[in-house]
Amino acid sequence: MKNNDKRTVIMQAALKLIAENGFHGAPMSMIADTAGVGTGTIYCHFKSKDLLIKELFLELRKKIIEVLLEGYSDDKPIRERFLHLSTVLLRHFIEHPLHFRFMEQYFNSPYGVTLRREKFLREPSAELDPFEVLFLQGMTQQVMKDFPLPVHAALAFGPLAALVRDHVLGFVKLDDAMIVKFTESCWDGIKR
Amino acid sequence: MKNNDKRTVIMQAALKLIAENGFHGAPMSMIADTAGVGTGTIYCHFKSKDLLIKELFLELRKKIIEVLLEGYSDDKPIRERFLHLSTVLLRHFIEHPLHFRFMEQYFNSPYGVTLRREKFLREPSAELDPFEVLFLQGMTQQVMKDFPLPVHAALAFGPLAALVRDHVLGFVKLDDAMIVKFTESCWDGIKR
Amino acid sequence: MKNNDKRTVIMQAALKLIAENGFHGAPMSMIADTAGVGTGTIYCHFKSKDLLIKELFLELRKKIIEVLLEGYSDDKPIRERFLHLSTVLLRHFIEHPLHFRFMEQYFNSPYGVTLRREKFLREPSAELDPFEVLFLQGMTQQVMKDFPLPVHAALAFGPLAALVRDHVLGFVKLDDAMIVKFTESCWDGIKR
Amino acid sequence: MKNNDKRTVIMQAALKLIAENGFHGAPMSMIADTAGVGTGTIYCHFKSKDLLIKELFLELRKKIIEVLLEGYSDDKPIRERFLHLSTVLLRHFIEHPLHFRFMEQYFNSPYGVTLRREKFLREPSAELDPFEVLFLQGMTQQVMKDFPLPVHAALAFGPLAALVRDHVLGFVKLDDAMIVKFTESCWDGIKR
DNA sequence: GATGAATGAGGATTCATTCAT
DNA sequence: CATGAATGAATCCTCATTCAT
Repeated sequence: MKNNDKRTVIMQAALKLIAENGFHGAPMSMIADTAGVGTGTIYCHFKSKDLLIKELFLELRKKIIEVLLEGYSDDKPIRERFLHLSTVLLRHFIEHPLHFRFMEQYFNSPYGVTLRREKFLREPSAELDPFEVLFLQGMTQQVMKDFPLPVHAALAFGPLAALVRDHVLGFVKLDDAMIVKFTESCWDGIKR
Repeated sequence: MKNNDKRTVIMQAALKLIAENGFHGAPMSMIADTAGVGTGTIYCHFKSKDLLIKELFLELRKKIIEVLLEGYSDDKPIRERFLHLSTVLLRHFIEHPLHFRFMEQYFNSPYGVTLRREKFLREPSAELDPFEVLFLQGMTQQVMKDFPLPVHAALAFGPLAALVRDHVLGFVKLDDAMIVKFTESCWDGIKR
Repeated sequence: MKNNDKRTVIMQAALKLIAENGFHGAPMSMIADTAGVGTGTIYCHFKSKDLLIKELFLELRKKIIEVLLEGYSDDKPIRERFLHLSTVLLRHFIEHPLHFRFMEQYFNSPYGVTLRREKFLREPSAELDPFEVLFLQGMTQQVMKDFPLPVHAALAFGPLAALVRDHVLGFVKLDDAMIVKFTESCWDGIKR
Repeated sequence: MKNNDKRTVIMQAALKLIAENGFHGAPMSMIADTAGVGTGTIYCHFKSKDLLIKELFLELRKKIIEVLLEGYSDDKPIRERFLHLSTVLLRHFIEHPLHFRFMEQYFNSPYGVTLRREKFLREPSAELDPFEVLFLQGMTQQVMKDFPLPVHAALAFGPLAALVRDHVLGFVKLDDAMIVKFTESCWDGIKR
C-alpha cells in the first residue's frame, strides 16, 4: 500500500506538471519535488521518464474507457449511443482538465504517433474500442455515412477535442444545454 | 538575393525538422546542419530560436490566408463559401504536410496558447478572419446553428485538423471524392 | 561532510582560477575540472556562476573581517589602531595572494560597483566597518585630517592595494621592516 | 585624413564602450556600430581586438604624459613638482572619466600585468617617467622617505586611483580645495 | 580601403539517470 | 525501498575573425 501510495503520488505530480507545462516543462526533479519524494525514488517505480509517461497515459485511458462504458449498452439505437459516448467524454474532460491537457500533449508528440501507428497496424481481430464498434454498426445499419473509420473518428473527436481545448483555456463556457446541442451537431456531421 | 537565400534555406530546414520532430527535436545546430550553414549564421537572420519559430509561423499563416482568399467572394451563398474555404484549406495541408505538422506543433504549445489568447482578448472592432465573418453571417441568415464562434470553429476545424493528421501519418488516403464528402459532412455539423 | 567537501573544493578552484585569470578566464568547465568534479556538480551547490562568485566574495570578506578584529580594541589610540588594522590587512593579503587578486577582480567589476553603491546608499544607522569607525573617531579627536570618509578610505587603502598588487606580481619584496615603514607612511598621509 | 578619421572614430567608440562596460562588454560588432563603420573595417586599421586595445592604451598614456609635462620643470623643488604632477593627473582623470575607467580596466587585466612586468624587467638605461625621476631625486635630496620605487608609486598613485574611482562613480564630489588638500596628504605620505 | 554576412569554437546552464549510502 | 548528490551530454547563444564583393 505504501508502495502504491508513492507510485500514485508520483503519477499525480507528473500529470499536473506535464498537463500544465508540457513534457519539457516537467523535469524529473520537479516531479519528485511536487510529489514530495526523492529524485531517485521515481526510478524505483518507473524505469525511465518515457515509461512513467506511458504508464500515466495508459492509466488515464483506462479510466476514460471505464467512464465511457458505464451505463453504456450495445442494445440502444446508434444515435443515442453516440450521444451518450460523446457527452460522457466531453463531461469527463471538462471535469478533469489536467487529464485532457495531458492526453493532448501525449497524442501530439512522438508517443502519440507511435500509439496511433500501432493501433492502425494491429490485427483486425484485435479488440475494437466502443466508438469503432459504433461506427461500424452505424454504417452497416446505414444510419451513418459511409467513411473509413479514421474519417468518422475525425468528425467525432475532432470537434470535441477542439472544444475542450477552448474550454480549458477559458475561451468558452460550456453549460449543459450547450453540451447537448454540441454533441448533436457532431452527430449531424456523421449521420446519413 | 544571397541574403534572402540563406534566410529561406534556414526557414525551410527549421520547418522540416520542427514538423517532423517537434520544437525540442530540432536543435539549432541540427537546423544549421540541415540548412548547410554555420550555427552562428542562423543568428544573423533570427535573433533567437523563438523568433525564428514565430516568423516561420507568420509566414505559413500568411500563405494560408492568401490561399484561402484566392477566388473567394463574399457574394456567394454561405454553404458554398464554407465548402470552398474548407476544401482549399484541406487541400493546402494535404499538399504541404510539413506546414500542417508545424502549425499543429505551434498551436499546441505556449506560442499557440498566447496567440489564441490574444485573438480572444482583442477588441471586437479588430479584423475578423474569413471564417469568423462567415460564421457570423451564417448565423444572421439563419443558415447555420446558433453557437458562440469558438464552438463553430471547433465544429469546422476540429475534424479537418484531425483528418489531416491521420492523412499525414498515412492512416487514411484522401481522394477528391472523399474530400468533397468530408467537407460536406462538416457543413452538416454546423448548418441549421 | 562530503557535501561540504565538494562545495569547498569548488570554491577553492574558482578562487584560484578567477584570481589568476579573471572572471572570463575561469569558465565553469575549467573550474569543474580543477575541482575534480563534473560540470553539473557546481550547479548542485551554486545556482549560477554569479552566485558562486558572490558567495566566494562573502566568504573571503568574512575571513578578512575576522582577521582584522582579532586582537583589535577600540580602547587603544587611533594611530595604534590604524597601524594595527593596516598591518594585519597587508599581511593577510601577502599571505593569501589569491584572496587579494580575487577581491581586486571583484571590486573592479560590476559586482564591486554594486556593492560600493549599496554601501554608499545605506542608512547612516547601519553598522560601520572598523575603518569607518576609526576614521570618524580620528576626525572627532582631531588626530586625523578632516575629510569625507571616501577620501580617507582612498588615502588608507589605495596605497595598500597598489603595494600588494606589486608584491603579488613579484615587483617588490616586502619584509617586516618595510611593512612597518609603509603603514606608518600611510598614517602620515591621513594624520593631522 | 579620411583614413585617420575612421581610425580615430573607432578608437573613440572602443574607449567609450570599454570604459563603460569592460572589455567583455564591448564586442567588436558593438564598437563598429557605435563608430558607424562596418565590422570588417576595424580590422583594416587594427589587426585584432587586442591590438586595438593596446593602441588605445598607448594613445591615452601618451596624452597623459603630455599633460603631465606641460608646464613641468625639473628645476622646481621636489614638493612643488610632486604637487603639480599629482594635481594635473587628478584633474585630467576627473575631466576625462572614460580615460580613467579605461586605464583602470587595462591595468586590472592581463594586459596591465604584462605591461608592468615589461616595465619592471626593462633595462635600467631605459627612459624613466617623470614620477620615477622625481622619486629618485627626492630620495637623493633626502626630502622623501627611502623606499623602492614601487612603494613610492603605491603611496602616490594608490590614493589617487582610489579617489578618482569614487569620484567617477559619484561617491565623492571633488572641488578645488579638496584636490589641493588631497594631493598634499599624498605628499605627507612620502615626504621625509 | 570598406563592408557585413558567415563562421564555429567556446561558454553558461539544464536535466535524465545512476549509485553509494 | 528511498534518497539526493553527482554526472556530463546536450542545448542555446555570443563574438572575434575572415573573406567575397
